Amino acid sequence: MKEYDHKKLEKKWQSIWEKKKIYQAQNSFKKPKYYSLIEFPYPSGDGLHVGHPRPYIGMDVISRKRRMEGFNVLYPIGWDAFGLPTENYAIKTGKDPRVVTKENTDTFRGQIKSLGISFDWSREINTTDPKYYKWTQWIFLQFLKKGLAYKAKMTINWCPKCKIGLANEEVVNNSCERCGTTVEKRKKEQWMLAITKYADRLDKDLDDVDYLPQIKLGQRNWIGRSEGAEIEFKITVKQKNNFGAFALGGKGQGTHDAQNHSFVSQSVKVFTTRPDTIFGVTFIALAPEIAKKLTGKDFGIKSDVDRENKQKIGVDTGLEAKNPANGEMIPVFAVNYVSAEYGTGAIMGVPAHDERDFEFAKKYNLPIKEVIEPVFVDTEGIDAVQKDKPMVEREAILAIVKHWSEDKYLGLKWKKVNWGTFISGGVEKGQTSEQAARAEIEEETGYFNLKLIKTLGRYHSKFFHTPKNENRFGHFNTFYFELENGKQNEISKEEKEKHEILWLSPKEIEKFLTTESLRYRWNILQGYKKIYTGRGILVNSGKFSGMDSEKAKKEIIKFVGGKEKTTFKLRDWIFSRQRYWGEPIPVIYCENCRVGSLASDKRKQGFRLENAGWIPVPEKDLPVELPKVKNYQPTDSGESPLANIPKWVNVKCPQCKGKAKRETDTMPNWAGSSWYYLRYTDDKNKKEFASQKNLRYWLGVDPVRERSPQGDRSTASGRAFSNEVDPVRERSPQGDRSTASGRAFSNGVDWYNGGNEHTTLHLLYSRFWHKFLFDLKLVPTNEPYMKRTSHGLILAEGGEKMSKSKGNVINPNDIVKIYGADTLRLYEMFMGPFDQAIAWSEEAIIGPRRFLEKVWRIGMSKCLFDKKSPMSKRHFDITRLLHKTIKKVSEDIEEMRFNTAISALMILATEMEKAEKLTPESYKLFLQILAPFAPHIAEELWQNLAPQGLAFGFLKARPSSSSIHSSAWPKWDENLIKDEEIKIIIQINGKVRTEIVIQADDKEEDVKKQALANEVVLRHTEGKEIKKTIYVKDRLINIVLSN
RNA sequence: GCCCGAGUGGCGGAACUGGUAUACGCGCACGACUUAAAAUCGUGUCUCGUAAGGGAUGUGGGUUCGAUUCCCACCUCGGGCACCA
Repeated sequence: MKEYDHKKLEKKWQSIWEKKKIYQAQNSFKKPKYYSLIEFPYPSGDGLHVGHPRPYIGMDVISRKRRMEGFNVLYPIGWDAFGLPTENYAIKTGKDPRVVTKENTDTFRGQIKSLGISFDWSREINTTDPKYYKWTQWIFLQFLKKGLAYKAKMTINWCPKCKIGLANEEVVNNSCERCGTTVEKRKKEQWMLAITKYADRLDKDLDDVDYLPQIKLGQRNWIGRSEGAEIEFKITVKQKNNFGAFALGGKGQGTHDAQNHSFVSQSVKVFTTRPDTIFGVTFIALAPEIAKKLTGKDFGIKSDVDRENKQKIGVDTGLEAKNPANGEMIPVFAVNYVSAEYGTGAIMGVPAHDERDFEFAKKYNLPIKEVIEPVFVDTEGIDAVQKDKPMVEREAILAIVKHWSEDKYLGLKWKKVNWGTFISGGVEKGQTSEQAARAEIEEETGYFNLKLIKTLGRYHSKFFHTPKNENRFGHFNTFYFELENGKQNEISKEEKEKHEILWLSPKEIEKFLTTESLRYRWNILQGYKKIYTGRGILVNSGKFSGMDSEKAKKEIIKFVGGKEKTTFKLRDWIFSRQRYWGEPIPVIYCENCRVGSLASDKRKQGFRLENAGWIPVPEKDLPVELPKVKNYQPTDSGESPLANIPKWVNVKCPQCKGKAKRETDTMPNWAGSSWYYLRYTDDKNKKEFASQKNLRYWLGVDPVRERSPQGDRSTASGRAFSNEVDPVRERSPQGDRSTASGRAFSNGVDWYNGGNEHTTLHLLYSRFWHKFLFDLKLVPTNEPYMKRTSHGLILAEGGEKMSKSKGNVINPNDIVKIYGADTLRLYEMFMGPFDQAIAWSEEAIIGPRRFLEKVWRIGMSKCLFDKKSPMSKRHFDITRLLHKTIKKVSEDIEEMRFNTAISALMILATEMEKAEKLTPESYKLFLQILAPFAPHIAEELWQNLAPQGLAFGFLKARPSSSSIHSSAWPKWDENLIKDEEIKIIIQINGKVRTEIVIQADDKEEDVKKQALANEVVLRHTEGKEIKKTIYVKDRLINIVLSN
């Protein structure tokens, strides 16, 4: 028997595949397309470790399956090669980053190629290639033209030791990642991209894409949409204050420049999401910067809160604000817990209904005014409000009654309904609530020597009253009584039938209570300090009292003359880096030609950048190439090292031909990766970043519906064997998407898999660019990616992250050498759920290897079955199992459940080996579903089948040209999957006792009869009454006995 | 503090929308083949019990004929955010 020589075989097929170009996406556009994408790697100096290929293999399995399903698949790869590690390496060694990048990509390419991933290497791109970044710069110019790129003074992180501006990701624990020095904040002119202009769409359009829920959530949290209102509060200087009189900013004193105009009107705007609580405002809190603008005074507070010390502090500004809702005058504080960057930098303090305001008010003894009474709505269980039943409002009471000598409380356990409550009831006409409570207690429990200790406020509850068969909207006043003694009257029969009276300890109470509203009241009694921040009914709110808080929001905004406003957490994107190894920002500064200006001072003293306006580099001059430099260290002033090259910096102004200087900032690492998937569709294009024709095809706007002509497929005859697959029909119905949302058609890359670390920033940035290009009609879809999934990290054996510095990196090449690429691929897919982090295990890898050896042995020895021999039962079982496996593998791949797919393949292989005879036909189907996981061995064995294949007609005359990877994906036969005999589990009182075998078409009655006649069942049921039996088709029978 | 995810054999992990908990793989033990070893194949492998049967899916409750799965409270680990009004 020929040995399984993975080295020889893998090399052989890799070179044949490459020669035949079977993984190259076809530009003929005749077949339906499939675009699968992985995040292109950053070619670090560490080389590839075994974690990198996990997503590549996962998407490779999917891509290979799609090819076999008849799609024209684009599965590309490239290099995201700009960035800090390479630059830092260059600083350290003086090596040209271009050279370093070349070396690294060569290493990576070699490593990846040895894994047999079906990437289309003919479209390889590199973000550091001027032919590529020409278009990155070009897109930036479009942003500039549309006014979405602008300059602003921004605070950046500055390392005083390295004299360098740091990216956020270089700041670890407020210190420089490299030298550990505490970073400072510095103001610096920065290029910005106005991503906030797209915040609304970036949030809403998530409805239209198929991302994993947690990814959508991550995006939504990052964007941080919040709907509220801006409300203006008039301000005056308090008559008596501790700071002496001062005028408001801009008025009279002339010390404040007129640009701080928004506060000249002597009012302050607050942003709030709870305008409904405005009657509960007891102070105004300002961000320190806003307070300073308003008064001209520095209150010695920073809003940049120290993370260690989260104490809220504030200083009275000496101002007074007028609540527009009720005219009350309230103090104005400068506080550290309000940020000037969010909303308006000013908030209305409502301590009764906001945790932070509450904390602040407690500390500074400010009044707390309750304006919302909680409303609880039961939405689950038997108390759930039933929409079709009437809602009856009742004035009611709730009473908590304590035992006269023990720490126990009265509870009512309802007999007909599953309720555990305190004493509650309605208030009759002419009764006060307290009277009603006393009467109710006596009536229901007989106790009457009550002492009212305190009232616990009022709450409201909507629930379904099962005994009365109606919805209730109860308004409960809550009382706490203690009994003086245990004297008790007789309780009426009716009451006795309704419920049981229990004395419960505090611990028991918590389990006993059945609704949230009751628990809430109990917690109040326990001195629960949390305030109520939920929805409710307004009180102490003038004419709005009694109104639902949600409803009141809009009306109150109107009433106080506020404005509805949606705010986002998302900030504009700081797009400048004072670095060398990035795309130069294509802008020139000229004193004369002011397209965009950043100068406020118009004096001219020679050429000074800060006096100059900027003009975009003309498109014909792109790319602005990175010049070679000697030193990669940023300048002392924190500018990019590019600033040290006068030859490059000094240019002629493209407009006036006068003296001009280049922008020396470069783009962040995110730039090139924001649009790379577009370039793959047309990577050689010199005139456009990609042609409309290619974009339309690959982003699926012009779907091809006809199937390819026969000649296109090398194993066209394979179809005669397995059922026809119609890829177009299998896809999600495209029409639905566009009509459902009413928004622009959402389509794009079919499936994008990447790391969890990129599900917020990278994904958001590239969605932003894409939408921008869509608005310019440069891309045909509104969203770049239709579907997004994530993979988990592979950790080192100890569970730590793999890194060169820790010395725990496992190089896939070593594994490939020992076990082969197929084994590595199989193991990485088998080791655990694809989306979960998992530790590498050198021990376990032998399992997949043994499996492949088994597959090999079967292929070498068993495929000599004579088609004329009668089918044995065993063979029939194999066929059934085979079809079940085809189904499972097909479905599991779609859900990325690769581990269970492989487990099914293993089970099938074991059975196949055990079988005495096996048709080449069965084996062929097995190889086909194995092929996406282990492409080399599958191909080799497939080719080995050629003689049988010819005889059986599933291979064409020239077998060497018919790769298994171009064959048609097998389809399972539903009829062959159905079992004739089914095992039924018999449970007695929910415990498994035995099992019986029934015929697939047996009726429920027959099955029950069989079950009851069973020996084991008889033993258990003897002398007992059968209460009921539960039959779950094809699964089990549960016989319930009475005791 | 908040949000998200996860806790199942010696280990990695299975279990579809509530229906035989521990598939598959690793490891381990025994057996076959072998002069022997490796490889391979076979059998066994949650736990207590001779058995009948009982007990186990982080802990404690609940709902249900039936719960790894649903609900409530809590504990541990991993990831993200950090006063977002």
